[in-house]
Amino acid sequence: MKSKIPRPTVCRLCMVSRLLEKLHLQGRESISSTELGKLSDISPYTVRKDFSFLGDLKVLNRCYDIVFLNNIIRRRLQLEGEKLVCVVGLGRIGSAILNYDSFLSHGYKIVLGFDSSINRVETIKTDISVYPAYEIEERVHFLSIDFAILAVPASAAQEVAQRLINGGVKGILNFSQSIIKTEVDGIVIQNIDLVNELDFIRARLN
Amino acid sequence: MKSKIPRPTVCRLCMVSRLLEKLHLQGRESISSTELGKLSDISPYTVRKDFSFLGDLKVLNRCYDIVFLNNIIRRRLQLEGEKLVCVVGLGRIGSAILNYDSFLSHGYKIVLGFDSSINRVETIKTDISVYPAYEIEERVHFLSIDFAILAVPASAAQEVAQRLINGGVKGILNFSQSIIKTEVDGIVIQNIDLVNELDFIRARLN
DNA sequence: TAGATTGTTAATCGATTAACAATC
DNA sequence: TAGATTGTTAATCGATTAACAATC
Repeated sequence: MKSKIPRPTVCRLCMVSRLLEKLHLQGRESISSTELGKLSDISPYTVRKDFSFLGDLKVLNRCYDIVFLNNIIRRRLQLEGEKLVCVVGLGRIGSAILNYDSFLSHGYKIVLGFDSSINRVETIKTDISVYPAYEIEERVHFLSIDFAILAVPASAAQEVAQRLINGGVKGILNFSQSIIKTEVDGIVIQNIDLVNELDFIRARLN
Repeated sequence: MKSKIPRPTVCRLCMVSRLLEKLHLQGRESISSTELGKLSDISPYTVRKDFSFLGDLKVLNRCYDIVFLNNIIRRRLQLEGEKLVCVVGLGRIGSAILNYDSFLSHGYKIVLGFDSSINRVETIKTDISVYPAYEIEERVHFLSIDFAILAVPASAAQEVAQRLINGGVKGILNFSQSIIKTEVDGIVIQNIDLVNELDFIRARLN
């Protein structure tokens, strides 16, 4: 049985994986822990310590083999294969995300959109199938949707999240201005609050 | 001289401040560290420890006075007063953010938008002033813009960031798919990569 | 007063950094 | 070989948790 990876390490490995992908596209074949650290603002010690959770790593030119390393990271974090995603709340932010191109090439296929306004559902211009919000549970369940991205008003967030979870969603990326929570185990929720992000930047300037 | 607040504490205090605001709007007047902890997924020990950086706190009904506490947090983190913000990259995500309503009532006034496409600048429908990207340095400097939100293609991100910093911007919230960095002290950059956020949710499910 | 909560100090826990032998 | 880098163990550092006296 492989040891559990600490959360900060999981976070960094995700970032590093994204970075390795870009380096690969640039034609790079290998990289050292020191250079990887510089590019991602992680100390080389931490880079190597994080990699120690991955088992044996192939070495190329005395450095890490970029393709091999990225494959190992993605296998270990179970980031392989395509996941299905829906977007709830098709206001400005929601519809921008609904049409966000980069998800598809990175393992996330957006297949459904929902909005509480029938009028919005009928008039929105998009290639994705959109439905009224009262159909969330049924449709999410029917298509076995894995993740949801939430961009609804704060007042609706918690209730919508519950219905998504009822429908079988396992992870929620929440852009609504209200922290959502769940008692249920095995559900991961990530809250992103734009005002809060600016506040945090501002506070760190001190 | 007040002691420096650790970064995790700054992050939590920002979140707590947002929460206190909502509780205030709901008419609540006081709250205990235990309840606050439950609402924000922070242990009551940590809540109280965090508050110990704030100096003496007024107590109401044996609990924290919500309005007073929030004021103290915002004063201590220097979150008072309005800051000026620009948005660079007016694609779907960028223009959604350009018109995001909630910033204004929370101390952030979006006053400028930029895009590298003159055509986009001329055709976009918005009440905010928008200009071609080559005017960034001049206009950001002229209006003393404090923060920028970046939603440009990955390939342009680093260069645009540099020009924003040259123009005098102190903080950047970066939604482009490329980590941006700066050697300059006194600049805070927060990178948010949507694919990375979904990857992180997915990896935590294991 | 009795019960509850704060504010702070001490103990624990976990993550990062440093060091270095092994490897290429 | 000599130089550089990995992989891992030990040392350090910092954050969270626990405990409890002081306060209301």
